[in-house]
Amino acid sequence: MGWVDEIAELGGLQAADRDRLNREARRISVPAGTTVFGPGAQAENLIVVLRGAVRVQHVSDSGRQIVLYRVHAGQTCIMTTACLVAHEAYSAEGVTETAVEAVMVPRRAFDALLGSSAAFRSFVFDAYSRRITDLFLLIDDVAFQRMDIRLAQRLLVLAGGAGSVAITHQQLAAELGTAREVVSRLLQEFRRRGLVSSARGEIVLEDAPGLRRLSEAG
Amino acid sequence: MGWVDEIAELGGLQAADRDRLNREARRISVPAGTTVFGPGAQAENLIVVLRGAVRVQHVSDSGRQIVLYRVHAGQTCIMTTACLVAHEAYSAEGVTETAVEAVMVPRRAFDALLGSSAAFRSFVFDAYSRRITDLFLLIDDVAFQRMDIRLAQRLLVLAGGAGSVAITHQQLAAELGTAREVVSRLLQEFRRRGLVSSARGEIVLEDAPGLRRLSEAG
DNA sequence: GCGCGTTTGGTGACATGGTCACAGACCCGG
DNA sequence: CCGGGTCTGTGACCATGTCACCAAACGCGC
Repeated sequence: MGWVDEIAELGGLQAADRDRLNREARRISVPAGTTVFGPGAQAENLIVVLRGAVRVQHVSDSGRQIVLYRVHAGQTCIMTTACLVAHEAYSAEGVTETAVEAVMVPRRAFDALLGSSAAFRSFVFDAYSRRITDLFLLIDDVAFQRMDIRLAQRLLVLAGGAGSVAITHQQLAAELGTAREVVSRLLQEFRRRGLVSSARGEIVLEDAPGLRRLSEAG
Repeated sequence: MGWVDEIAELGGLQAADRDRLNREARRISVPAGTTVFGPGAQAENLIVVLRGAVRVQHVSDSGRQIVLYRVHAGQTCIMTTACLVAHEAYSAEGVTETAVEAVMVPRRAFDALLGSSAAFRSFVFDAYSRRITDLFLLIDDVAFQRMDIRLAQRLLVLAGGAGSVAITHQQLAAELGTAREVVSRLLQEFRRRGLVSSARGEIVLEDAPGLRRLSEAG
């Protein structure tokens, strides 16, 4: 059972805690594109991602979307979990972006671990910390940052070293919480300036340094 | 020492936990308008508010502000605390809106309590939960909601049953993360529609039901 | 009460972003 | 090749943010 060791390594857990996890947690495996939680779904487990990534996004009443953050390997959906358990008023949804392997830790085991393991506490609070930081930065972006700068940043992140991003304008709009038309217009301006070129469903970064300069301008 | 009992009641703590708090926590008392934490300030304490309210806001590079949330009696600044301790990258500041009485729980005692008291854990995670919900709603508002609706909502909240709010346009803009001119224009429209009237530094809600209808329209 | 600097609020012109309606380009199955 | 669905482009218009500037109200010292 390698996954307990994986978690243990990620969280720096002790032997007794590993035993508990081995007994009480379940490993799950889901394909890409699955909605793992959504509005109204009661989350009774702490979920720790071992492989892959989960995109957590919000869908507004009017149908527009915005990506709140992504949960990568070694991180948890703890915020949404706690949020849903305690209040259940808010609707965010999580969608797997790749095939995902994860472990689900039941609420009882979660609580017991919090009591018994300082390392686990640290793991959990670090996770909160990171998410809160993400959300603060997102609020700042949405409230005060120009859309062209946000688009440039997002393209660079999504490319992640590669020279292009396979994504539609609509999906980019959902990433940033704006409208497709806005993305189309901005990309056209980028194209005019030689920063990108594009085909249907794909953006090619022709001038990554230029995009980087733009993304740091604000 | 009544305050330990107050906290204990708020958090449902046991006798042993109360003793620990009595020994290790300190009570503080600050006047209105004090900046209790800010960019760069290292927070080595959990702060629990007993009386009054703290406004937590962010100041962007360009000088614009937005109010993230408020910490009322019985609640904690735990998010900012954890955030600053773990990453210290982000700059939010807390300002007392009224005279505030609070207790500061050192990190060591905080951690020990988390281990020993399920009630304390529940208190802490509820606090996180509430803040996260607040932030999600804020993101939704900022990204998708019309400004006139947000302004109407905020006026109603700030009035809190009273018939008027003592606040300047600039302060309202800082609440909502927008510019003063926008607030002025919207208030003029509200005035034209008979929803409010205003004097220097004061907004009178002439038609609270009308404002409420507007605030629910989005 | 008077003069004066500061704060607060009002206004017009313009840039950016969001909404709506619609058209053309592309893709894929039949 | 045809037809329907998806993706992208475009123009008009409204909402919001930015900038420059002014005027009214206030606080304060005299």
